Amino acid sequence: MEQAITRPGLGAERARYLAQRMERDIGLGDLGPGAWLKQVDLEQRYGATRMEVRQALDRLVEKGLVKHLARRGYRVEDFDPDRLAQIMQIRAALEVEAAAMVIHRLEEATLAAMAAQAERYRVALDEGTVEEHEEANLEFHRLMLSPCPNRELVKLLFDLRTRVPVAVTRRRNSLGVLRRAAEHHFEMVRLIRAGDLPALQRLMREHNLSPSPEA
Amino acid sequence: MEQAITRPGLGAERARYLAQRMERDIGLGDLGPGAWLKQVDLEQRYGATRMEVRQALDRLVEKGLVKHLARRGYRVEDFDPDRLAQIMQIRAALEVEAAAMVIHRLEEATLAAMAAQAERYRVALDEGTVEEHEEANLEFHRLMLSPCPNRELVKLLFDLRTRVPVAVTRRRNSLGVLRRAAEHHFEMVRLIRAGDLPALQRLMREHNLSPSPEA
DNA sequence: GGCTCCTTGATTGGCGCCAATTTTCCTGAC
DNA sequence: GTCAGGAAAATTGGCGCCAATCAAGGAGCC
Repeated sequence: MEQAITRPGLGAERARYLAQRMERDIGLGDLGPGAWLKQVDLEQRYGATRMEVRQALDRLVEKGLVKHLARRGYRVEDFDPDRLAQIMQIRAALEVEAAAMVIHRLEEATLAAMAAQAERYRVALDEGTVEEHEEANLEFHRLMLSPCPNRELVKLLFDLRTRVPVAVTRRRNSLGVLRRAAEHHFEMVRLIRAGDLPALQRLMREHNLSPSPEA
Repeated sequence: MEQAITRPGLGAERARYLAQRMERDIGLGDLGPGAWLKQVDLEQRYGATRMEVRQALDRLVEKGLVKHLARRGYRVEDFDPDRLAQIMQIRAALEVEAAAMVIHRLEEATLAAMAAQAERYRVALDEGTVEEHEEANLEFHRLMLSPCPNRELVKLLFDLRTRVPVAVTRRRNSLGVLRRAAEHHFEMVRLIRAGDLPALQRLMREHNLSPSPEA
């Protein structure tokens, strides 16, 4: 089994954390679409109690990652391309909104850190694991949104992110498309430095809506 | 106690439904900010089991309507104006996005129904109860979004709606502001008929961001 | 009178057991 | 060989009980 949960706290908090780990495992393809999530298996795999597993599953159902069939169990939903495209459209709209709020709030130190993550992302495309690659991407966007005063928006954006499994993205996009997404990151930094909001917003939209729903 | 839940189905579904009812009661002010939500009380009030109550509370915590204090209980969050403003900004951005998708998909019959609800809303402002008033508003927007192909976006918009208690809105806004919001509804119908997307989008944004976060 | 400590009562939170239901597998007939 | 029927195992889902903890109230002390 994976590393057991050793976090302190109440069951509810631990269930939240467990749900995050399951999201990640589903996203990375460890738990593929159609897979049955048997409660006993999950207990063992994550070292959690029955109740925590149930709460986590319930949360995943809420997010649409998992489907619940009465007295049959929980099954990983297959990833409907239409639905994923819809989520990407939402993300695009919100990233455009966020862009206007951060473009004049980002400091040079943060921009430099963003550029570093952009580089890490680009390199990881060829050499790194999917996890590292994804983490660089996540960190880039976390940095970019860090000065956004609308924390609800930021929270929602990261929540939406977990609803689009990376495995799917990766499967559907050629390496070339991913490379282009990598270049977008550098372009974002450049446009923020230039203070060109309209161009940045166009780029954010394209970055999300282009064949690559990633990043 | 209120009408007990008589719905069929598993506990999980019933808990979802219970959470909706509690959202509504919180939104309408029946359960004000700071109120302690004792599990036994809720059991009796809604005729639900302990487990259903717990699941529902957990969901409300997730939505930020309720705060959980370890071994103390659940308490209705006070409505931070900043946070509400942030949610309204998200709604505004998404409504603008949705406007582009529905403006050429709305049929005359639906527009007529929208106008009827707009009228009902305006009348209810003076004569109706808060519930009726709110229902007309909800129905207007439901009709407007009905031809939107991005169902995820629609679902999210209605979800965001429940996070802004009507009671707060009503308290913070003068009747004049609400009347202006009512006129917005008629203006929306007019702009959709005219096919004027830019103006519609400006209006949607204003409708959400103006002193009245309502509607 | 006011402060502290302790007992009492109330509430939350979790664990374990068991009923209901589904799936699997075995048996037997055609 | 295949299909139907039925027993057995596995799985979910819910309910009740109880420990842990917290708030309230009262007794005793300063």
